[in-house]
Amino acid sequence: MYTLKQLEAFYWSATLGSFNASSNRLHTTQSAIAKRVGELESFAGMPLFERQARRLLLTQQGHKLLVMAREMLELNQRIVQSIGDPSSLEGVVRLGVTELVGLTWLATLIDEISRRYPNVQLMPEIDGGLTLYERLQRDELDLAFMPGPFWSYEYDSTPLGSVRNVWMASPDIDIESGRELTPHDLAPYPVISQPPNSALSHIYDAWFAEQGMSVKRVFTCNNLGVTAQLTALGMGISYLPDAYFSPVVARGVLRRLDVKPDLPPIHYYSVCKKSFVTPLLSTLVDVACEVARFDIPGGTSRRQGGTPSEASP
Amino acid sequence: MYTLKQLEAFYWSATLGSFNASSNRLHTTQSAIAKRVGELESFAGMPLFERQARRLLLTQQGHKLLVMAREMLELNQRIVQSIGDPSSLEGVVRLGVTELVGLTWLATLIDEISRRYPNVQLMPEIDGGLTLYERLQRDELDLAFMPGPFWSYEYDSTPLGSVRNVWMASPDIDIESGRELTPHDLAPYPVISQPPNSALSHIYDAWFAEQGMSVKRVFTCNNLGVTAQLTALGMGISYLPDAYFSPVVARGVLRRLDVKPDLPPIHYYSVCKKSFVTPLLSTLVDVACEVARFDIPGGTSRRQGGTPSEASP
DNA sequence: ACAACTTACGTTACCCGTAACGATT
DNA sequence: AATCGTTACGGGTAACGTAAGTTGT
Repeated sequence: MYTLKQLEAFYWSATLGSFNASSNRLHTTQSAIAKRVGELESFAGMPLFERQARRLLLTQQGHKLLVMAREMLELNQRIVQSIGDPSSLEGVVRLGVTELVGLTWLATLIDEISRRYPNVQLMPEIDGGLTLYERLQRDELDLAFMPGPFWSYEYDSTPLGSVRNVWMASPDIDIESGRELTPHDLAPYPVISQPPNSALSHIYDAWFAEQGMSVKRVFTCNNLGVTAQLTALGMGISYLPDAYFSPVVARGVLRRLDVKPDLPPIHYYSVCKKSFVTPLLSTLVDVACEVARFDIPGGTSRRQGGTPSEASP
Repeated sequence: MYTLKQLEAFYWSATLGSFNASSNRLHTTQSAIAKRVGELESFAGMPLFERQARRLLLTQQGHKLLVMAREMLELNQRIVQSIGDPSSLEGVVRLGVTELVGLTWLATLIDEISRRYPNVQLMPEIDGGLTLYERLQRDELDLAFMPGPFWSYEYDSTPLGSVRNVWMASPDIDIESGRELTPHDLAPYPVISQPPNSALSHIYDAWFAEQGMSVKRVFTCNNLGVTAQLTALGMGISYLPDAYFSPVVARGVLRRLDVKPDLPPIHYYSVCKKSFVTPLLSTLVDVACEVARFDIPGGTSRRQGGTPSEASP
C-alpha cells in the first residue's frame, strides 16, 4: 500500500516542479522526497514523472493521480480540521522576523506557542524586511512578520499592528527643544538609518523623497540597540520606534525631536505564500495577532522583560 | 498525523461493532487494531468510541469521523484501482474450498496467483460446503468455492462451473449392466455418501426426497479418495464426480451405473460477503473463473497432475 | 467462565538523514 | 561550477504480535 506522506510528496513535487522545492515545502530532504515518490511509483508499477534535465514532467498516470491526490489531501485537511485536536498540531515553521519584533514580542510568541502546541517547533530568524521577503520568495521561510505592504498578489497577509517612529537625538545635541521642528531643521545633522535591506528604510526613503527631504547618512546600522547607543552618544540623529524606547527617553538618555510632519506609522503584517497556508500556519498567525505588542519587551516565563538597554549587547 | 491504516481500523471497528471482528476483517490482531484506534483517538484528543461492555458505541466525534473516513477509503479504492499496479496487489486471503476443488484446480489457482501476484498469500482450508458457509458467516473466511446456491442476500457469488455426479459401483457388484437402471434398482445397495456438513449431501438429500427415493446409508465419508476406494472394494455404491474419476473408470477400477433420471448437476460458486469485496478478492475470483476445471487434477509447476488414485493417501 | 479490551514487552522492519556519486546545463 | 536526482549506509523509532492482565456478563 501507499501512504498519505507519499501522496503529499508526489503532490508537491508535481505542483512545484522539483523534488528540491518539495522537500523545502515539506521540511525534509530531497532524499526522503525522492524515496517517497519512488515508492509510490513502484506501487503504481510505472513512473509518475519523466525526469527531465531541469524539471519534472508528469506522465499520463501522473496526471491521473494528481487529480485524485489533490482530492485526497483536501479531504485529509477536512478531517484534520474536524477531529484533529489543536494541541496535537505539530510541525516546523521557519519564521522570519525583523529586529524590532525580536526585541519586543517574539519571546512572548515562542512561549505561548510552546505552551499551547508543544509539538510545534519555531525556527526564528532575524533579518531585514526586504531580505525576509526574498527568502519567502525562495521558499526558505514559511512565514514572516515584517512591515508592509509591498508584496505581490500571491501572498497572504494579516495586519499585526502599527509602530510609531520618532526622530531621536542625544539630549546633549544642540537642537532647539521646546518648539516644533521642521524637516529642514534636521538637514544639518547626520542620520543613522537602517541598512538597505530593511523594509523600514525602504518605506521611509520613499517618504523622504516625497517630502522633498534630503537626509545625510553617515551610518546605516543593522542593530537597533547600537543605533540608539550611537544616537545617545551624539553621533547623529535617528528614527526609532517610539514605544519601545520611551523608557530610555524617560531616563534622559535619548531625547525625542518634535518634528512635523510626523514620520508615517509603520504597519506590520504577518506574510506568507498563499500556497503555504495550512492549519498550523493559520493558528500561528492567530497567536501572533494576540501577542503582538511593539512597546514592551516580552517573554512571559523566564526573564520578565527588562527595559530596553541603550547599550548594544 | 494519522495514517490510512488507522482510519481503516476505525472504520471497520465502527462498522462491525468490535475490535475483534475488525481484526479478523483486516487480518491482524485485536492488539494492533486497538492501538491504531487509540492512536487516532489521541490524535483527535478525545475518544471516538464509548467502550461498552459488549459493544462499541460511536461518540459524537466518532460519527463525524465515520462519514469522512468512509469517503476517504472510497477515494483510496479509486486511487488503488486507477494507478495501482495489479502485480503489486498484496494481502492475505483465507480461502475455503471443498475437497473436489482441492483435488482438481486448487493447485492451479495457487500456482497462478503466486506467479501473477507474488505478494498475495492464500490460506486455503478444505472443508464441507456447509461448514465453509458457517465460517464465512463468522468472518473466519474471506472467500469460499463451494456448491450452491443456498446463501442469503448479503453474499456475492460468481458461477465457477458445474460438476456432473454419477452413481458408481465396483465392477464386481452384481448390478445388471448394459441396461438403464432406475432409482428403485439402487434401493438394495448401501450408499457411501458425504457427511452432513457437505453441501453435496445437503443438495442431493433434498433431491432424493423429492424423487421419493430412499437411500440406505452405511457410511458417510469425508474423503473422496477413500469413498472411491471403498466403492471399488464393493462396500457400497456412491455418487462421485464423473469427470474426475473417469480415468479410474477407464482403468476398470470403478464402474458407472447408468441410472435415470441423472443426478442433477452441482453448480459451483465463488462466494464471499458483499462487504468483503475488495480489488484483491475480485481479482482472485477472476483468476478462479479462468482456471476452474473440475475434470483433471491441476497444478502447472511441480507435480504435473497425475491421474486420480483409487487409494486414499 | 467467557468474551472483550487493555497493557507490557521484545522484536522487526521501515523510514529518515548524511554523504558520496552521477548527470545536465 | 552549480544544481538536481540517485544510491548506499547507519541509526532511531514506531508498528507489530505474543501473552498476561482486567473488566464486565
